[in-house]
Order: sequence, then structure tokens, then C-alpha cells
Amino acid sequence: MDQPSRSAGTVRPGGRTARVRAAVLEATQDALVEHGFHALTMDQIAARAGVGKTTVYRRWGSPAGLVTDLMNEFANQSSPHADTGSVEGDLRANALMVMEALNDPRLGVTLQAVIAAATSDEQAALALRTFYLRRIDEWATVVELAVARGELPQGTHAEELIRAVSAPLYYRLVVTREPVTREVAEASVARALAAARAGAFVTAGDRSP
Amino acid sequence: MDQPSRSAGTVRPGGRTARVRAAVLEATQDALVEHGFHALTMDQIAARAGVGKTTVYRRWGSPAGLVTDLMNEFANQSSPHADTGSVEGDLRANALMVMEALNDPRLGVTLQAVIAAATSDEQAALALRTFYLRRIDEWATVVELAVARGELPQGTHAEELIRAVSAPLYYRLVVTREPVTREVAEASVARALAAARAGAFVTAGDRSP
DNA sequence: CGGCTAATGGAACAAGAGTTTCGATAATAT
DNA sequence: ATATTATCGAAACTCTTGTTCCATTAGCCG
Repeated sequence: MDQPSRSAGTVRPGGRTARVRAAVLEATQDALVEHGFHALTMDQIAARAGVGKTTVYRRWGSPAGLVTDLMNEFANQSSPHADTGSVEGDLRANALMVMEALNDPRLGVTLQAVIAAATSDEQAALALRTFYLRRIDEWATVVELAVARGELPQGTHAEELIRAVSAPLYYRLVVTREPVTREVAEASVARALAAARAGAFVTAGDRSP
Repeated sequence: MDQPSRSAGTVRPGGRTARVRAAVLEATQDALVEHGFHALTMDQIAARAGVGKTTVYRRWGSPAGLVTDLMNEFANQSSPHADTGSVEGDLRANALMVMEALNDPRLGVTLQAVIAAATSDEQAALALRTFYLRRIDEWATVVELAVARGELPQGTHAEELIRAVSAPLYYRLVVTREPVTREVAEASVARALAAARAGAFVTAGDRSP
């Protein structure tokens, strides 16, 4: 092999190279939507994108490499946290945003593909972790603001609360594979918030006097 | 194709057929542990199990079929719910059981493989859903008993509470891919319980007078 | 603009996955 | 025991996937 090279496409990234990447990522997403991750072959992507398959192998190396790049692309489109004035409103905004992402035909399928790829590909796993930790960090701000406003107990673990809001949605998506509805999203917010108000997100020995 | 036949192996399931199945499932699990789901090929499984590859194709059809059968095998080893005398003890037992399953080298890897397969294979998805809905149903009993004992509010949604205990563990396993530690399991129980005690698992308009 | 060379892509090749055929073997019924 | 036939498995086959080679194209820098 040419070493699934991280070097190709870095010296002259403009013009053609950029167009090739765009075409390949577009083709990858279409293929994912139509046939799912298991049917993602480098051959078909090359044909579909109208580029040489040599190029696809050289730059992405494997189907996992393709979905990883796709995820990194999403990671750049950051979505800033809400600011509705109350934790409840902010967390609901977060839950609904996640719900919509999971239900979006293209985005939802892509996320599932990356999750699948990450179970046996280290690069995909890293991209996934990085993406979500960044998101969690971004939204943790709404919890910190709520604590400052006195809406939640001092010492509430912000990141953990954000995780708790999303977790039931992802659980349904990938584990029980049940629909992720608005009711599910809102119930998740209500429960996470109830626990937070009861101080269950305050680390033991971390509560202010 | 021979139609990934559900019929082969059902008329004379004794003796050889059973031995072949055992050898193939064993080989599948070993291969999963060593190389992950993406490297699971029918060819290699056949060689490893010492059976003809024709047989593997005929009876399982695809890698997804293999992991699905593996999951169905686990489904038969039911694990009855705990009965420690308190909801807290029972839910903790559940969370620790899940944690251990996810961290078990063979079981954890297998679960992840099925989750990956389920993202693009309908049979795997069905097996996964069936397995977990049955588990949730089994453990929901501990919540119902707790309500009967007066430990939790009347009308607490038992299945939802069980889901809430597991969700953060699976979220870490497949989404953020962070370690699933004992602390994570115990924190999850504490939070779900706090929400339950606050009545957040009582469906609106379903609370007793 | 013109040279340098990164990057692409067609073609030929190699490797491996998936399929079909058919004779051998062994589970079950009587 | 013996007949019946479900199930298995070796081999030959086809098709797809993955790799290598090298000529062509087009970014980028002076």
C-alpha cells in the first residue's frame, strides 16, 4: 500500500484536491444513506464521486477512514450552546438539537456509521470521542451559568449533566433501537434536571459549605 | 445464493450440526476479540472453526448473521433480577452487572460488534432490540416491588427507570468511548434514583390521587 | 508566464470473498 | 439394523476488492 497516507493532499490542498475531497465525502454520505456502512466500498465511492479509485485508497485508506473524515468535517461546523435564560430551556434546546440530529436522514445515518466504525477502528474512535467531548464542553457552559444564577446547587458537575441529557437518546438509537421522539427528549431533560436539583450531580465532598 | 437459509440445521439439529454451530460461534467470538467486527470474514471463520466455508455461508449468510446468532445465544442465558431488599441495592446490582458485561473482554467486544452490525443489518437490529427489551422487562420488576414497598412514588415508570440506569454506561461505551468504571455505574444509579424519588419517572397525569 | 512536482487516474495485476456443484457423511425414523 | 435424506465440505469457479505502475494533469512558486 501507499500508507493510507495522511500526507497526500496537504501540500496543494486548493483547487482540484479540495474538489476531489468534496466529491468523495458527498458520495460517501449518499452511499451511507442508501445502503448503510457495511456496504461502503472504496470502489463504489470512487465511481460515484467520479474520481480514480487509486486516489480514494491513497487518501482515505478504508471505509472507516472515509466516515472519520466525514465526522471531522461535521466537527468543524460547531453549534454554539443556547441561552434561553433558564437551565430548563437551555437543556431542552440541547436535547431537541440532539434528537433532530439523530433523526435527520443524512446526519443520523452518518453518526451511526461512525459509531459502528469506531468499534473496530482507532482513528474513527478518536474522531468520535473528540467530537463529543468538544460538544459536551461547549454545552456545559449552560450548566455553569445556571449554577451562577442559583438555579442549580453549587458544585454541580456540568459535563456530567450534559451527558445525562443525551445518554437516553443515544441508548435508544444504538442499543434498543427504538424511535427517538420529542417525548423521549423532553422526559430526559426533566429527569436529568430533577436529579441535578436534588444534588445528584454534586461530587461527594465537593459541595460548598 | 442458497438463501442465507433459516431452514438448514433445523431438521437434524443433534450431533454434527450442533457441533458445527458451537465451533463456528466459538471461532466467531475469538475472531471478534482479536481483530474486531470489521475483520470478520466468512472465510476465516470457516477455516478457524475447521468447517467447510460452504456451511458457514449456507447457515449464517454474512458476518452480521454470525454475530446475531451469537447474541441470540446470550439471550438464552437469562440473568434474573436481584432482590437485595432495597431499590438502591437492586439498581446498583443491575448497574454493576452491566458494567462487568461491558468490560468483559469477550462479552463486551461481542456486544459492540452486534451494535455495529445492527446499524446496517435488520436481523442484528431485531436481535439486539429483543435482547434488551427482555432484560429491561426482567429488571423492571425490582422497580415495581419498590413502588409496592413505598420506596418510590406510585406510577413510577419501571422500564424507563431501568433504561435510565444503563443509558450513561452505554453512552460512554459507544459514543464518547470513555472507560465504564464502577464510579460511573454508581453515579448513574444515584442520579436515576434521585430523579425517581422526585417523581420524574411518573408520567404526567398518571400520578395517583 | 513557465517550471517544478504534488496529486490524480487509467490500466493491468494480485488477492480474496462469495457462489455453485456434487459426492460423502451421518442424524433420524422405522 | 437399515433406509432415507438432511447436512456437510472439497474443489472449481466468478466477481469484487485492493494494489502497483506510470503517464497525464494541474496547483503553486518564482
